Amino acid sequence: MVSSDERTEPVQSARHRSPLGALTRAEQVYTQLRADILAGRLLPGTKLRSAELTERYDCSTSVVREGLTRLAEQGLVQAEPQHGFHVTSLSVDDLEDLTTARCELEGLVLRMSIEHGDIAWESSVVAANHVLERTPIYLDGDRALMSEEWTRCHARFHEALLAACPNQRLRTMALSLRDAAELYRRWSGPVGHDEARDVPGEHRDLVDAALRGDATEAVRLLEEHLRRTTRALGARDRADITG
Amino acid sequence: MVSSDERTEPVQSARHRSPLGALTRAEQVYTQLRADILAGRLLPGTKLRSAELTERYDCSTSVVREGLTRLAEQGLVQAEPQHGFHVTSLSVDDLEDLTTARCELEGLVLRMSIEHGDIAWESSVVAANHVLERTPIYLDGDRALMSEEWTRCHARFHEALLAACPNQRLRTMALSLRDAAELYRRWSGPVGHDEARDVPGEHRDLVDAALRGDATEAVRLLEEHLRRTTRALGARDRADITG
DNA sequence: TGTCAACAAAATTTCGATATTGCGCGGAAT
DNA sequence: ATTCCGCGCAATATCGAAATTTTGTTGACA
Repeated sequence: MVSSDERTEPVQSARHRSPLGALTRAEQVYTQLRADILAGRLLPGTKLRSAELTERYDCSTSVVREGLTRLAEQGLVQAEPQHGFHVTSLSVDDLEDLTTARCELEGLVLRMSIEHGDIAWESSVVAANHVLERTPIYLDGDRALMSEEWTRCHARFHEALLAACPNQRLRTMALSLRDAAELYRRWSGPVGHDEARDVPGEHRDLVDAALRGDATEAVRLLEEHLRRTTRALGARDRADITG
Repeated sequence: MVSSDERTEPVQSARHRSPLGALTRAEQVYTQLRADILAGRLLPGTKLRSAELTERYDCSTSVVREGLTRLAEQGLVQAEPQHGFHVTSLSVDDLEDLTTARCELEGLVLRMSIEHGDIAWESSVVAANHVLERTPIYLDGDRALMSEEWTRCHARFHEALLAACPNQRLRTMALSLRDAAELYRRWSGPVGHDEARDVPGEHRDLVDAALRGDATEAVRLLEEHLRRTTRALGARDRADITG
């Protein structure tokens, strides 16, 4: 049997000096919770009972509640006073709203990024794309499951594209929309797969336009890229996808 | 999705809540805290000690912490692990970032609003502007202090302009940027007043363009409107305005 | 059969206390 | 005089339980 003090063990001994050494328990749990939702380990629509989460993350209700509160503010979970929390559920309507918002905002940020990007930015974009191209999309041959690794690289690639936008706030908002979309992408991948699609090719064209400095074309390509993923899922006619 | 809809009014009554008007203590305190910051009763840069706030709002540390956590997620306060919270401080650089972001995003939302607005929307815009014009800007004659009433009406007017944008997320984000800017406007008003400015006139032109359906012109006017307020404050060369 | 009230069980919200951590002061060693 | 170490105070983070509120069930009554 393990001692009750193993709580501190998973991370590292809480030596002093805060910035790098000891993360607050609240932050650990928040991060884990967020990751679990984004990775699909907590399904959309799931009720998030504090008692269960308390057990799952081995901490008290307070820190669980803090994490949930933060995620609720971001929109990843929904909070109803006196009724607790649940993972935000997916709907086709919301997906369309989200896609439009991303096309507009992410397009804008991409444009600014291209206009302000320097050589270092260009090289980081090329690098990110290179890594992405060399990472297999599916875990096994028969495209049953997208690999975590590819998901991460894909996110990093798009973040690299936006990184040169000088406006902190716009960039942050665009990224938060990407996170919201991540939930949908996770469920759209295995479900409505578009056979005719050449994702790496889309990325390559995007990179080309960006490096060429052709912001307008790059934005057009990005929008197309985003809308394709939406269509793959939106084809289904159920209003509620999960939960 | 994003839960900052309390913006509409201090108390949103859910239709079916058992104990009449029983808002959660956490929400009351959150709302109050938010209002106190936005109204300038808690100055930018102020340290927010949980012990003091516990006394101020007559509740336990938990609910104070929850409110602070939510506000931190919004960016109105900043949270440093192990070091507590403080009201986000103002800086010229940030103001410029914020203004740019608003011009782009709020401009976009306004354009969508104009393109989708129906008669009911038009009338609500006219109505909001009418109320605004009839509300005195300054509390007393010598423009020492902006009236709370005018501030509220001003916010309502701009919200009315954006209300017809069909995209929930973009609208919400635009409004959250307005809130962030509210902090600056509160301090810029008395400080750097632009004598040559005709604010009601600017609003009227904006309404005219909007009702005419001339989105491009309306967006141009809005940007000018936003940038003027920024200039009034940005003229000062101090990097840190408060705190 | 359907409605309603009371009661019991479960979940959420709130509290107050304890455990940790950060910070400054003072003293000792170099 | 300066640096370093340790003690103690103040503030934060975390806990666990009590207080409220919702939810589900049973049984009486029309």
